[in-house]
Amino acid sequence: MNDKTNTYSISDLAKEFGITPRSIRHYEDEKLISPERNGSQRIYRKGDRIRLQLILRGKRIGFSLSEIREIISMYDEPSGGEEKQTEFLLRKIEERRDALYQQQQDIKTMLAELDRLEARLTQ
Amino acid sequence: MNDKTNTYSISDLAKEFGITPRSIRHYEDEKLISPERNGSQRIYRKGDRIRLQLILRGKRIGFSLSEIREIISMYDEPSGGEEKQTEFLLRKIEERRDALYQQQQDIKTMLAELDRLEARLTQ
DNA sequence: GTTCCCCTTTACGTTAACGTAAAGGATAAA
DNA sequence: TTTATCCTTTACGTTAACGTAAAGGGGAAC
Repeated sequence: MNDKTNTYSISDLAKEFGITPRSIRHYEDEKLISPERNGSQRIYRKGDRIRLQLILRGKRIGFSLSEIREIISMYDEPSGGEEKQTEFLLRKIEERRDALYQQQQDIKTMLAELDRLEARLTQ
Repeated sequence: MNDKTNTYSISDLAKEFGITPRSIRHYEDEKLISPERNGSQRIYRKGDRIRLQLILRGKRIGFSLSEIREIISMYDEPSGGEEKQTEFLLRKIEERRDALYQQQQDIKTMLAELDRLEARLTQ
């Protein structure tokens, strides 16, 4: 990270998050992130970094890139958008929440099973 | 489900879980499940059904089929197996647990963000 | 001035997880 | 006995998420 400008190169972020520059470029191809440019070089700011974090968190949870794009696009909506649009987003949020609740349940179940497995293995 | 024999056909299970027979056959190709046969027909019993549930739960959490196979194989290990093998499994269990804890964190964070998003949208 | 290192784009390759079509066997209903 | 409805296997197709290689630009170090 460049301390003067508070910016990052693509490999700065790649190293920090343990991924490849190729992945980051791929996220850009998929419209998940759009850094500034200095000529042809990509320049990432704090906001881009946070966005990348959000992408990777979504991935860990198991969301696809297009699902993540959907979530990100909700962030980008203006606060008091169109009525229809707002309703649409609220429904999307509900959907996401339901999926996440289901996942929480699944994880709890799986953790309990791991406990039983471990107990069996250690007598 | 056949009430006499307490067995299921492949499409019975497919319908119940909202997937296709093809998927179930694929899980069999990948050694995740291995039903009995009556001639060439697959016959699924309670145990197979539970196994399928486990597979689908793993999928919802975001595990790959080979990760799920790894988990399933832990179930199949005898209780008092070899020393080395047991240690290996215990480490695997720890890994899984860590990943699941991370996911729990990620989900909490994401849920909180959804709350803030919703609040913003509804003023 | 050339070597090095990082960046770029273009483009074809790869893997996972199935989808889909083709061709045929078995059983039950009409 | 034909028609329908399941089942089977084989095999090629598809999509997502990158990997990887090729070819080249730009600046710093020697």
